[in-house]
Amino acid sequence: MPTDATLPARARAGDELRQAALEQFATVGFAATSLQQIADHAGYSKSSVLYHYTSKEALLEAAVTPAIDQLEVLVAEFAEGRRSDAARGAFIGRFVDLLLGERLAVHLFVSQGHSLRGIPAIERGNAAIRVLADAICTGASLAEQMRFGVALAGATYALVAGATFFDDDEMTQLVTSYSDDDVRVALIDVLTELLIPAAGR
Amino acid sequence: MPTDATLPARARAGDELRQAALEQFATVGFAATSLQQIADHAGYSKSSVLYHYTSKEALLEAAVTPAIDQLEVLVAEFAEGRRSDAARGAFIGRFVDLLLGERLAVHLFVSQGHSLRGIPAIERGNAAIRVLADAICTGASLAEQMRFGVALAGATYALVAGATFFDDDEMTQLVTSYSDDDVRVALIDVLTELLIPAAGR
DNA sequence: ACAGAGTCTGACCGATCGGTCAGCTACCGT
DNA sequence: ACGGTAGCTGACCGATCGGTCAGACTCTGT
Repeated sequence: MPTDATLPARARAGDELRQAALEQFATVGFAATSLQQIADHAGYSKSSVLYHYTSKEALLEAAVTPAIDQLEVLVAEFAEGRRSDAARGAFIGRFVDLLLGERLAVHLFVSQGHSLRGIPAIERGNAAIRVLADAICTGASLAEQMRFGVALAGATYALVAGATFFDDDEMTQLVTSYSDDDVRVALIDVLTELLIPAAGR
Repeated sequence: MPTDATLPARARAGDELRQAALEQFATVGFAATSLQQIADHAGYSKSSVLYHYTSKEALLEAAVTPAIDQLEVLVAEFAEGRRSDAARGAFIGRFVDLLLGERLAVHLFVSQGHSLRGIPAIERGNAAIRVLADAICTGASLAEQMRFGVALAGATYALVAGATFFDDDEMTQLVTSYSDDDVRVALIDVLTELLIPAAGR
């Protein structure tokens, strides 16, 4: 009985396992997540996990690669383009979209990026962050750097920590009473205010 | 040969182990850190770690308790006091001091607080954060909530992630070219601007 | 009807984990 | 001079980890 309409079994199992792994890695942590837990959450056996992915690390790579790819192109475009207000505005919008669209992967990367060195996809993400920081810091005062750091880190972690602290708790109704679109607009407003001083709304 | 002037051996070993554990837990992660690693970094054996602390969890608890205690009193004072501009300003200053004085513990708590549920000290910290969020969110618009979330999370993570990404890298000279005092005032400026709109500097 | 590939699993492996325990050493009060 | 205790350690334990492997089941092409 196919869950989806005659979806190729191979791809379906791979996706289910990747999604389960992403959730566990992001919420429990890579080191603290066992292949058995991932298998249980996805409804397979541990052996099946290792049939579809050659190792635990390979599974992590598959889980975060899409988000890292997006981050890379986003940062590359921002770094090469001039830091005009328009470019910054476009960057902010796409950055927020990335955050909202890849919450789990972002959380995973942000909070465990340091301890997961050696995994190629994570290394690519770290490199992208360094490029971004470099583009920001060159020729900027400490105050400007701080604004950018607080803005990007704040946006990232406000979403991620919000999910972390409140999603499984009794306060869910507060967070979920707003749609992603509402959050998106509010977030973009705050970031714009922080990063484009001229654009006072 | 006493490293310090006739310091009681008990307290000294306990401190060294606690410090080594805090560093490892914060940078590598609690689950990914073994008692053997902690022992190696502190220059003791694994058995000694378990002689001074009854379990790995007890060691974590000892490592984060001071920071959590500070956070608790800080949040309690802010929550009961009125949210006047002056109260906010005082809170910002003390919050930044806590961040700078307990970087490792803050990093540990922030990035692993969710996966470490059940440890009493972590639970106390999570409760404090919820109280803080509650004090902020009641009667505030989504935009205001977002400002506060971005500000606090941003300040926290800008420091923590800065250390995470750049401390062991080649960019250290950039971060460390500023003193903690410089960072402190820059951070307070940004937070003040975000949280006390009237106080335009 | 049958051969083969694709998917999945239980049994099993060595390594490492957190934690226990008996014993070693050095120092202290008497 | 000596018994006791505090600090510390190596040897060891059961559990669990990531990973291997041989085989069972299903489905397809011929």
